[in-house]
Amino acid sequence: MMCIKNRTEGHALPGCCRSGACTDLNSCGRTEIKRIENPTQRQSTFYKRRDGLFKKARELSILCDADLLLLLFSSSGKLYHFHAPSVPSVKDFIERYEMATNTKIWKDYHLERNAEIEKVEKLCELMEKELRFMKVDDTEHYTLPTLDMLEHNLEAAISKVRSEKERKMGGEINFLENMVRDKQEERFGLSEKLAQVQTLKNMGGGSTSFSHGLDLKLGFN
Amino acid sequence: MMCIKNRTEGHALPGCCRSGACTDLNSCGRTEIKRIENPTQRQSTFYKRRDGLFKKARELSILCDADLLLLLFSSSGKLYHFHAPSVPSVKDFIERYEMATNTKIWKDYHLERNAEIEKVEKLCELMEKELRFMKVDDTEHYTLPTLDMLEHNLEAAISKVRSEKERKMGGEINFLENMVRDKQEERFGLSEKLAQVQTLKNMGGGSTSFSHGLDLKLGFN
DNA sequence: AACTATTTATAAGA
DNA sequence: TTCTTATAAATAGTT
Repeated sequence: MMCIKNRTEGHALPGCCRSGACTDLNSCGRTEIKRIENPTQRQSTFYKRRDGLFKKARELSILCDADLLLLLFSSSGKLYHFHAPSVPSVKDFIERYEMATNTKIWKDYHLERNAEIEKVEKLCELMEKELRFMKVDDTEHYTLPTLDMLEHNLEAAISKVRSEKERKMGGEINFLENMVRDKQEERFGLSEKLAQVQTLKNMGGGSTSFSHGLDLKLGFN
Repeated sequence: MMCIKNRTEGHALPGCCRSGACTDLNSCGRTEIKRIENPTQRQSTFYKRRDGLFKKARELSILCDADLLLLLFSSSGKLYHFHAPSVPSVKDFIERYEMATNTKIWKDYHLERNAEIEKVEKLCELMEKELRFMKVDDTEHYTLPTLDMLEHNLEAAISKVRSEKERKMGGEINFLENMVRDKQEERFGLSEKLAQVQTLKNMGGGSTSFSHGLDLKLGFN
């Protein structure tokens, strides 16, 4: 019942803030306009003022025949909205807003997208044509000089492919040759080792089963 | 100073409308909420209530840490708008609204466009790859089987081109042959006519200058 | 949610 | 328009 606690303390002479002498909202006994830190109080105030605001909005739109849209997110992220009875939908309203401001918020974006699509489609078309050309499309009607050019291009391509094939095959042959050489070297090295082992064994007079097992394992001979 | 004229006449007992017994806004000394017909008064009320509404909106957004957008068209079509200090722009706000409502007002459209672009780009890419393949790109690394296929395709294309060339050249030869035959026929016909004329002349005993002129004009012989 | 003291908004008049 | 002021309306603090 005592309504002073959450209002700024101070003089409360009626009319003091209407004289123009008092522009500081933090004095004059008014509610200070800054974020309410207490969550409970904030929530309570939110509901009350939200209702008040929506009511005011509705009254304004009816009294003055104005179209109005009010979108509101609470601090917890919940959405509330209001639009004048004359407004058919939020979407239409926003589009009217766009039209009025000429800001082209989404229109611009759409134009950009369209331009992009057109560009890509053009490129596509060009490539398609080139591809048809390369593939010697039956439905396409070529002139003799065009056919000559086509033939020339294809011949160039074929010779490229053939040389690439040769290069590749040559590479593979090399690779195989190298492999063979490596194996031979490996074998040579192992034979030498074997010889050494044999020599050592002969000197010590042990069994020959070891060297035999090695040969089998490596698959030589 | 007397403030009763534009307010609904009636009892004005303080607290009467708060008791819940009085729900009719058209009584209780309140301003009746219906369109103000007097344009001057409507305009005046519009300014006052607009300012009041914007003030309330601002206060709500600050006190309760709420994001808020207010768009307003006067009856004459003039636009006014307000958004909370925390709202970066009308566009961002609307996008947030869209997100929150899941109404997909523009998003849907954007998604459609994106899908369209993606589709075209994919097609483009495919064709580009095929084209690169057909052109035997040096930067591309083909495997031997691929090269074989390429070679095969190119050979097929080349044979197509060659047969088309032959068809075209054959056609031209035919055309020329036909032309020659036509000319010969034409000449044959004219020769016959000439013979007839000669015969007639010989029978009538006239001059030969006519037939001679004809021969020269047609360029025969 | 409801109450009420108080502040704030505003209709009419200037 | 803008200012003033009487009065209506909104709402902060409380229950």
